[in-house]
Amino acid sequence: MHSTEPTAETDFLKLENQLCFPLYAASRMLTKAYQPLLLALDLTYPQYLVFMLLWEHEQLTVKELGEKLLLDSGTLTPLLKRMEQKQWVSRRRDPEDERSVIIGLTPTGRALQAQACRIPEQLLGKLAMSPAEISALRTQLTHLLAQLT
Amino acid sequence: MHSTEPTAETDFLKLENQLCFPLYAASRMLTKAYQPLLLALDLTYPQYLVFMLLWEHEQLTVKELGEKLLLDSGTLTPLLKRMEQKQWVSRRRDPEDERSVIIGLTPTGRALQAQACRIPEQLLGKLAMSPAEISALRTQLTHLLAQLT
DNA sequence: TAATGTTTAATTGTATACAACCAAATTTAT
DNA sequence: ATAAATTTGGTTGTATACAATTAAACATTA
Repeated sequence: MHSTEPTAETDFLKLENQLCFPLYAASRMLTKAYQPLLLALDLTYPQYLVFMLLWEHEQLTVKELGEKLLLDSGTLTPLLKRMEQKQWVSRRRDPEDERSVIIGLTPTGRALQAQACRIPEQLLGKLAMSPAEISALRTQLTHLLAQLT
Repeated sequence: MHSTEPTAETDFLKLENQLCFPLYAASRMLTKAYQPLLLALDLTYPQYLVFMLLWEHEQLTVKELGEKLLLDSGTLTPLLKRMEQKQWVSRRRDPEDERSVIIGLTPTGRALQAQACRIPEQLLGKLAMSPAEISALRTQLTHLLAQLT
């Protein structure tokens, strides 16, 4: 018997047998792989995620951004204030519902899309994985994410 | 033509077409799924990762922990100091090489393993995924991680 | 062996994450 | 209408992450 499956009780507590660690580490390393590409635009990775949503939707409330990114106001409020300071987005209360804050693109923020459009392909170039492999991994991660939300 | 593959230039900048976002979100949500289990032991998720390594190896230098977890001293030093304050680990210079700091388990830290040994199965119970699916995902993530390191 | 270079942690500063709490605006129930 | 409950962002405090810099210990070499 030379199984690679964990057998003893304590084997379940070994790092190498966890799902969580490669997920945690791969997420951080992939973010780090974006870093040199985003640095050229003075962007952080979570800010880039906000931009991807705003380039598509032009404006969204903080609540909508939070729902799509699974982030709460404790993270988004200071992040969006930094993006406002850089003149990339505007923050204003919704006149229809003063509780909501609408985040909109400024011309500067909109113009950043042209400089960012190469980032996805540049990043994929760093991964020696076929489109099919990447697509399969995305599908499985989306499935896992659905379990967790 | 009703392809689900991204076609237009801008489609590559949509959140839903990224690999990075489900990875980033699933990692955070999985960490959050651990939270109630770890709270009972007063542990954070990165501290739990350190413990998994120390339960297996009894003692490791900061450098070795950093290599295994892909974390640098800027993260580990304050984290390990907090673990030392809770009397879970000891921190001492290696007499053989005063540059290195050896992190060792205290009796309290060692005893924590008994209370943590149920965590992996409790967490897997939260995921409606078969062992084969989880194993496949771990394999793919490990492969991706290897590309990124 | 003295100067130079390398390794290892620690420190500093910035940016997330997120739980817990708070306040204002809105909605619901009476 | 008005008290109570809910929704929405903001704030506070703690804990990562990580780039950049520093300092001490060790290794190498001229």
